[in-house]
Amino acid sequence: MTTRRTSDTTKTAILRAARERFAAQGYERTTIRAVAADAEIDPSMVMRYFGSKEGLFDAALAVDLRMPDLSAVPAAGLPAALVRHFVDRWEGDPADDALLVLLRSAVTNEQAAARMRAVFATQVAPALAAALGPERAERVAGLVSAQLLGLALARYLLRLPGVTSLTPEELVTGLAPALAATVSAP
Amino acid sequence: MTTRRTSDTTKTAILRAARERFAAQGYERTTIRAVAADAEIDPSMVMRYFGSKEGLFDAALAVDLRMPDLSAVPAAGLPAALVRHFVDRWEGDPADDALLVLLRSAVTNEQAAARMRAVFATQVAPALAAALGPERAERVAGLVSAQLLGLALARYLLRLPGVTSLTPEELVTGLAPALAATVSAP
DNA sequence: GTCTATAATTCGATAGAC
DNA sequence: GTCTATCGAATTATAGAC
Repeated sequence: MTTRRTSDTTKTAILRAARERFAAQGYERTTIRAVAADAEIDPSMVMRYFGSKEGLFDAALAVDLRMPDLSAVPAAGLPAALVRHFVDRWEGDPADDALLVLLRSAVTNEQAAARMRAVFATQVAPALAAALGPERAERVAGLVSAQLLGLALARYLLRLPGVTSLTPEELVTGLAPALAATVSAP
Repeated sequence: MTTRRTSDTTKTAILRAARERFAAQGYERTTIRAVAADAEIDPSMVMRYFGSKEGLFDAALAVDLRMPDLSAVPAAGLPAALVRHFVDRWEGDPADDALLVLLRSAVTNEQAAARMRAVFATQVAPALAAALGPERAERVAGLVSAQLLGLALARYLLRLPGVTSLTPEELVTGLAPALAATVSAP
């Protein structure tokens, strides 16, 4: 073991710095030079490990929503549990920029938008199906997702005063009835 | 009157082309050269009329939501009227890219995010206040805005299948109860 | 594994002729 | 009002030394 960093350490450091930059500045304004400077390595190392700026971006888009097992939640508590999970997920670990990277990029970048659709198809939809049954989940998954995305957009990206001024608990009590109305719609 | 275009015609053509480019590609990928080519003028004309790329962008961000007079709508019909208006606004005139420019840019650009907050403060909030009274409007404006933004995000930007598959009428009937639950929350 | 040097583009902005 | 010509800066990506 030398003092020289291992391949894995360097790669992780690059990815961490890249997420931070992509989250704060978006794809275009993020430069490989800046990422390398943050990670305290040479710009050419980024190319070596990720092939191209696009390859680095693709790696930074990997997101795990860590959806809980909603089949254990009583139907009446599902809306509140959903809102609570997403608020926790967004505000839990400030150093985890993956969510921010994905949402921010998905709006201007088709590559990222496709990833976002995949995340909802493979993580959100199955979790809802476990709680609501497949046919009802399929019917409401879109509108439920839209509402959760709207919350994230308004609070964490646009910072609308009427949304940032609420506490996490107020978000849950304010938005759970709306989700409930969507879930139990005819 | 010569065949030479008037100042106003040229300026309008530039702005129209700029909106199209900004909507489709975002701020950084849009080049003054491309906008000028679309408008069939010389790139230097863009600088002449708008000073800089940022000046052009600022002009392209001007948006009128054309909010209807909601004081005439009975309280029970407010949620449906809101959803219907926004869906109409988004799907009404496909050549009007202003909404798309604003929303898409606001996610990665602080200048645009500030404009978005201003639009909600000066157009959405007053319309809600006319229908709900000032104190209730102030309490729910944030979450109502978040839900309407979530719809636009999921359907027109991310194109989540579960949302794009719905007809405008299904959007109204599916989302109005959710808005109603938020408006009448304790 | 890490770095230097540089190639090859591309863009915003300016100066100035007509 | 419109266009030509160009400057200066910044970027991704590559080639190759150590």
